[in-house]
Amino acid sequence: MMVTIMDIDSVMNIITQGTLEVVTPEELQDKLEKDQKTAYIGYEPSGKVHLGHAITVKKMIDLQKAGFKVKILLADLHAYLNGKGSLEEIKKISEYNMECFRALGLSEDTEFILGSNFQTDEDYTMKVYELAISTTLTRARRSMAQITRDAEDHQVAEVIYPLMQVVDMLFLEVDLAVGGMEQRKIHMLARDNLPKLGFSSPVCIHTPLLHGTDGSDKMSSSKENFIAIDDQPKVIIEKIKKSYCPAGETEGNPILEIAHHFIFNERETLLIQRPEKFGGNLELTQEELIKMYADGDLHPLDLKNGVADCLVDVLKPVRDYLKV
RNA sequence: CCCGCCUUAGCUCAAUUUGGCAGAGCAUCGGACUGUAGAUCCGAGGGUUGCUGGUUCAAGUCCGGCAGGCGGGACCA
Repeated sequence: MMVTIMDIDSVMNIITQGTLEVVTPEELQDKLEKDQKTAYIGYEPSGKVHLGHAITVKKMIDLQKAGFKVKILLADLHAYLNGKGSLEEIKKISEYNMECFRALGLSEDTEFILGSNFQTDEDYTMKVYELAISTTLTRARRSMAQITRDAEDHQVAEVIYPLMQVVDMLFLEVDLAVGGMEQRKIHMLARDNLPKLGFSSPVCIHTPLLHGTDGSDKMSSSKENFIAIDDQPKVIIEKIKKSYCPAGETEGNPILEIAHHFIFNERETLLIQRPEKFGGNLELTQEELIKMYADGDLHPLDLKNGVADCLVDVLKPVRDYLKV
């Protein structure tokens, strides 16, 4: 008995770690007791899979460790509705995306599902219509505020999108939905409405958004402010060197965020090679690094050099897997 | 379906009145300055003027057609 409780605690810890919120922890705990439990995330196929995506993929890996079956929706129809191109083009890059996600370390039994394979079924469509009746326009639009590509010339597609995402959860029979914080409003819509369709609400887990290398709020494939998981070493170094990185500033600093999410999650320390005249090499824990940087004792360029070298190393398995 | 207005650089818009070499700001790229980036200066690149036909020596500008957007009207057994 004691052992079981301990286990649940450590599993809860793995799942919760690095997230901004779990809605709700109590429900998650209940889910953990199920034998078969499914976690899901959907991605619009994208020309480049970047570090922002990787944060959520790593959370899916955590969930696999915690005993969840993971389903990844390659949301080609959603991308289509969001004006990302022709369905053919989108399907093509979804193949590449699948390889990228695998390269990040998801286990073999990860299930990849192409949205268009089931999202035009009659049953599915009827559920979308049903949901359309009980959802107000303003709420549907509001849920898309951080997802839609262009704020002007709104298409009807924009409000179909969140309805479909809700029905996806029903059809994929998910216990848990994962997404970046921008997905929050759609997830809340799902939690409110799925019971009306006779399905229980999924637990929702939201991860932080990674700042763009330009310092803007969100790393995004449509802006040139991302580092792709399969970027060449010299590209990674170049992009980090060009990144926004104010001295002494630890909030919203993309370089420190990258270190946090992709270096200190799997290593105790970061080696910073520094010319003798600036004080020589350092090997720092995250805590030491942040204190030193905040105090102005670590120059941004040294930070960048250290993080760039290490990130190149961290992403090597991804490049090897993808043979790039 | 009808009427009106709009469409110019990646973005926001000038230039239309009176036809005469298509411009600015922002963004991008490069240089300077900082032991990073940013900020700030300096410089550069960037265009099928929605598409198409016509008038003219000459069309972003005038006329016709088409497409897209916005607003209104009409229809509503």
